[in-house]
Amino acid sequence: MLSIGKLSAATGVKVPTIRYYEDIGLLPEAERSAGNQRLYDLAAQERLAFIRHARELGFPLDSIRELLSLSDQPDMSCAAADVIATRQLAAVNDRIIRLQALQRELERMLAQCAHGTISDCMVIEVLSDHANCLHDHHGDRRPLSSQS
Amino acid sequence: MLSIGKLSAATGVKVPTIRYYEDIGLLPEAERSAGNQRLYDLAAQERLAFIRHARELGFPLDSIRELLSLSDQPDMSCAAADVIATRQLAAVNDRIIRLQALQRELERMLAQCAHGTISDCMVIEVLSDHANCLHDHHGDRRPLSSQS
DNA sequence: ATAGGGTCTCTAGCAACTAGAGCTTCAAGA
DNA sequence: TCTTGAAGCTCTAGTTGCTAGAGACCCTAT
Ligand SMILES: [Zn+2]
Ligand SMILES: [Zn+2]
Ligand SMILES: [Zn+2]
Ligand SMILES: [Zn+2]
Repeated sequence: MLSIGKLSAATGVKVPTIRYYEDIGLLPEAERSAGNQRLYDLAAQERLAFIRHARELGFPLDSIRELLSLSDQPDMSCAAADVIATRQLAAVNDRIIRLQALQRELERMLAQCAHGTISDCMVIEVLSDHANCLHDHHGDRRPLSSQS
Repeated sequence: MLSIGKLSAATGVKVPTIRYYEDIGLLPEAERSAGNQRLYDLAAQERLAFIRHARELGFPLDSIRELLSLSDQPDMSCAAADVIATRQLAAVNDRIIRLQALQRELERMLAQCAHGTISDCMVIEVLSDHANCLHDHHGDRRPLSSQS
């Protein structure tokens, strides 16, 4: 039986995140010690590892919820699981296409900058008017979500 | 002078979003009519178009804030603007690299599925254990942010 | 004059956490 | 055995970039 800290170290999932997953019902309520601290067995550890890995592959928590409940039913057809993964792959592909359009636009913008003053900077210029763009990146209003 | 609805139609930015931008200080407080309704002039429209376009190119609002204040100082060197755009490009590139790793992993996972039962589905199998993966996609825990 | 739209403010919700306050429990050293 | 400091507990609020709703007000047209 692991404490939440050990489980965190074992799986690479932060302690508050584990509690959050319990809150939203992704993990079952943990057993408690005499002093009310959470205790985890191997099954819980495996479940959390599954969640972590699926998150790394970009699955949203709702999909993970479905995948977990499927994995509890070993005799069912895996068609439903494949649908979820296919949907995820489509989302990834879609995102890549859009990002590549942005990438090209940003590169072009930067290549054209003459490093003078703001008043003739192509970066500012392009941003002011989409007519300066080659691609139709309309509808791309999703977060890039920052760093690593 | 445009009402907020006309401005919305003219720029493609939704009405509540315009109010939100004003709230967070990205747009200056709008003039008001006798009946307390917002009125916008051409300058406001251009500023909003700038914001919209930068958002389409994935710039976070904080970067847009910086870019806007730069664009108000036409005589300054554009170096700062270029830094922001370069940073943005780096973020896009980084994101693409990560997504391509996920893409390959998802494709491999799906290709290996024999379409039998859950108990021998490679989708579930791979998710259970990163050892089944070829790539190091650790640290990829960003949202994919869904549809378009 | 009244009906319908558009607009106003304010609050709450989305995803998926993260950070903090203020408290209790546990494990190890003296 | 006592003590101290780390780790755990609950609860709340903040993050990003919006979106949706409630309930009231304004504005134009018939
Ligand atoms: Zn420049
Ligand atoms: Zn453009
Ligand atoms: Zn399968
Ligand atoms: Zn993996």
